[in-house]
Amino acid sequence: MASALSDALAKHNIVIDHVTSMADAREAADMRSYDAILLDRQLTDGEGLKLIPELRAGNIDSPIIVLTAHNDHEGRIRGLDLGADDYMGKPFVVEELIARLRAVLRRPTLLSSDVISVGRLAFDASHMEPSLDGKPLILPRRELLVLAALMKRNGRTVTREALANAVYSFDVEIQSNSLDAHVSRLRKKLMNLNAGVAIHTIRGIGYLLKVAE
Amino acid sequence: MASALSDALAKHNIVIDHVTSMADAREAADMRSYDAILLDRQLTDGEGLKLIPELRAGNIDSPIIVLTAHNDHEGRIRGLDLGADDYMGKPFVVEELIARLRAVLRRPTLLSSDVISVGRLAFDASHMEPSLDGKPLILPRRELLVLAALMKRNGRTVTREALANAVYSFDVEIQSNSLDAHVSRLRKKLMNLNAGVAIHTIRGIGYLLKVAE
DNA sequence: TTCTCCGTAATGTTCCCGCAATGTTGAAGC
DNA sequence: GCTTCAACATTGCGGGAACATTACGGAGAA
Repeated sequence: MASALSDALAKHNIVIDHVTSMADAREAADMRSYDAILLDRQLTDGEGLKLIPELRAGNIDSPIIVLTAHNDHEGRIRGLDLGADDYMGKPFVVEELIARLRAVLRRPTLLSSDVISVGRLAFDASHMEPSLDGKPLILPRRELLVLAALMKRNGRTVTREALANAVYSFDVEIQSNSLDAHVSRLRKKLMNLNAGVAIHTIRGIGYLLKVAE
Repeated sequence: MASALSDALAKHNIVIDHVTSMADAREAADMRSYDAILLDRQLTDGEGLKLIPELRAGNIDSPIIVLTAHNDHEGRIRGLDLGADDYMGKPFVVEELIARLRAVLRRPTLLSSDVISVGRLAFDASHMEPSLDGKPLILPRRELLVLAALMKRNGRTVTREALANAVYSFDVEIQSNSLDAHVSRLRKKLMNLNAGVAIHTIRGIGYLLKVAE
């Protein structure tokens, strides 16, 4: 079975390491990093499913597809809950296995998130969430918006007008120096927190966020 | 079929938005962010598979599980290659669907293990089961969903809107502060249980779960 | 029935934010 | 240098919006 499968996969330019025992599987998984693992339930030295938690515990998070003759629901559920990514009962069509392999490999390894870092400060733009040394930083809304605008243009100056647009929606009309007030309060907090960044003033133009010297 | 499925999933504390046409599906997927998408091939206005490339092109990368009566291999392969993550032929056992859902959801939530821990609280994300000091914690459905959303983003803020999406399907219309009420009740319980965690509110933004200092 | 849960609404509380008063800085001109 | 003025900084305050809390009644499940 395995050699027939190897041939079929080889035709699709997939490179395989084939082992027959749990011991060998463990060792191989430890030594190398695989794009995916095909796991048969019947191994020479035991039940293949038992391998899954072991591998996961060992920080091996390659996708695992379980191949089995026992195509019963309980087994499938058990396998999936143990940490398998997919399950195929024999007999199966090789083309489908390949399709499932592709599906499993396609999954994004990491969630892309746009995080901006300045000094010890970080800012997750998609969640509007600042953090200092990894710990979340809780800020009032307006100050948060100020910080967001400054960090998005890290190191470059932000026009006073641009800042106002970022902080206030178009309809609200501001007729005081409340923007300055927010900048001031934010500045004070960054000082007290010793955040390692400072808000500089460009007279007549706007503001600018820089790592403290 | 769909309503039976909804009921079954609801029993597992999974919140569902159910639509019947491709147009509605497109809109829903655009408007909200889903943990997973169950896609039937027979929709009122066309072939469900066609939706997959559209969604993927629209930067929607929620895992997609295709449900279908045509349990033929060609269809499965096509679906998987179009960008689906899994494929189930009808008739199917609901438990297996849930297991596959769990398998598919396991990836993005956390890399190493399925249980999230904050303070003395733990949460098994794939089974929606919270526990305190190892002992299971029984919570009403809505409070459970609130806690789940907060713990999945452990330490980071959860938008008010995101929280509402996690707790309510979009067909239920909420016109009161019931969400606040649930947060309040959950907070009280966590207090009384001395769980070592606290729900902070970020005015104008949302909430955040943190270990009590 | 009885019990739990949930949405609603009334009521209480917090704290953000715009405002304004006052202080500080810095560039320009002599 | 000194003066002057405008731009900016800082801080307290009051109103009000956002949030918290709790009781109540209906609905559904045991």
